[in-house]
Amino acid sequence: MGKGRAPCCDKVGLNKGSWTPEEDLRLISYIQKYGHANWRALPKKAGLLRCGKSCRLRWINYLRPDIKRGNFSEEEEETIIKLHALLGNKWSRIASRLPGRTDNEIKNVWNTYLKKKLASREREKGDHKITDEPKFSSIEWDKGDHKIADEPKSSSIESHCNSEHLRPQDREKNRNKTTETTEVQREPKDDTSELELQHKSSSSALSRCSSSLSFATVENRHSEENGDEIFEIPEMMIEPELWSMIEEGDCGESLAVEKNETATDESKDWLESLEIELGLCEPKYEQQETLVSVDSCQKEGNGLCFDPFQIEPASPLLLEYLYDVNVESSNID
DNA sequence: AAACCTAGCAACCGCTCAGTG
DNA sequence: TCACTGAGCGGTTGCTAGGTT
Repeated sequence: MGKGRAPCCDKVGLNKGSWTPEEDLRLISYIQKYGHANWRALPKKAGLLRCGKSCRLRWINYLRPDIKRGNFSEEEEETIIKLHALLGNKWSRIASRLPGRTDNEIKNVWNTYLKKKLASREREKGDHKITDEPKFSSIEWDKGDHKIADEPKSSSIESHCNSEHLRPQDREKNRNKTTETTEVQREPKDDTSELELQHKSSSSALSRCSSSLSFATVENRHSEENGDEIFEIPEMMIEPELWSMIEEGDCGESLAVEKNETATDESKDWLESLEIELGLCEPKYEQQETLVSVDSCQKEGNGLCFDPFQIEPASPLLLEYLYDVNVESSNID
C-alpha cells in the first residue's frame, strides 16, 4: 500500500496466540450485548488485550453462534471439491455456500485432507494434476458442462449426523474428543443474499442435525440500525451465579460492560453451554434432547427435513446457485 | 519410554477493496 | 480526486496431539 498506514492496532502489550476461555467469554459477552459494529474499538471496550482483527477472526472462525463445528460430511467434502474446481481458492465464496462453515476451516480441510483425497482419486482415474486453480471456466459452463449436476443425490442429513460417513480417523477423534470445541449448532448466518433461499430451507435441517449440544432453534435477526446480528438463544436453565460472574467479571478483571437488564435467559443459556464447552464450569444437568430425530422427521414426511447439501439438477435452489456462480464467473472474466 | 515425525487446526500477517470525509 | 480507515480475504506459520520408530 505504501500509505504509511498505521497498524490496525497498537500491538505493544497485546496478547497473542491462543485465546483463553476467559477471553472468549469476554468477547462473546460483549458482542452479545453490543454487537460488533467496530472491530477496532471492540477489544478496548470489551477489556480485551487483543487487536480488533484478532477478535474478529476469533469470532468469525470460532465463537460465532452459527458456526458448525465438527467433521465435514462426505457431501460437504464433495461440495467443497466441486466448488473449488469452479472457484479456485476463493475460500470465503466457498464458505458462503456451506452454511456454518468458515473460510478458514474449509481452507484447512482442503490443504490437509481434500487436496490429497482428490489427488489420489485423480490418480486412480488418470493423470490429472491437482492445482489450486479453478478447473472449469464459465465457457465450459456455457457449453453445458455442468459438473456439479452429478452431485450425490442421497440425503445427507443422516450422513451429517451419522459418523459412518466420517473419515476413520475423525470418527476415532470424535470418540476421544467429545468436548474439544463448541459444537453448537445454530442458525446459519443469513447475511449473504445469495444464500438466503438456501438458508431459509436448509437451516432448520442443519440445526437439527448436530452434536449432543445442539439446540432446537436459534433465530438470527438483523439489527435495523447497524446490521449486526442479535442471536435469539434457546431456552435453557443457567446458574445465576455464573451469569453474575460474567456480568461482574469474576472470571477475570471486571468487564468493561454495563449490566444489560434486557439480557435474555437464552443468551445466558448459550453462554453457559459455552462455558461448559470451554471447561469453565461443570454441566449442571443433562442436555435436553430437543432435536427432532432425522428418522422420525423423515417418517413423518412433514417436509421439514431435507438435505441441505443435496444438489439436484431440478432443484430451484441449485438452479439459482448455478446461475449465480455462472454470472459471477462471467463477471470475473 | 523417549525421540521423532506428521497432520490438523487456530491464529497471524500482509494485502486488497470499499467506504468516507 | 485524494488520503485515509476499517473490514475482509487468502497465504502462511506455529503449536499440539497422535502416531511411529
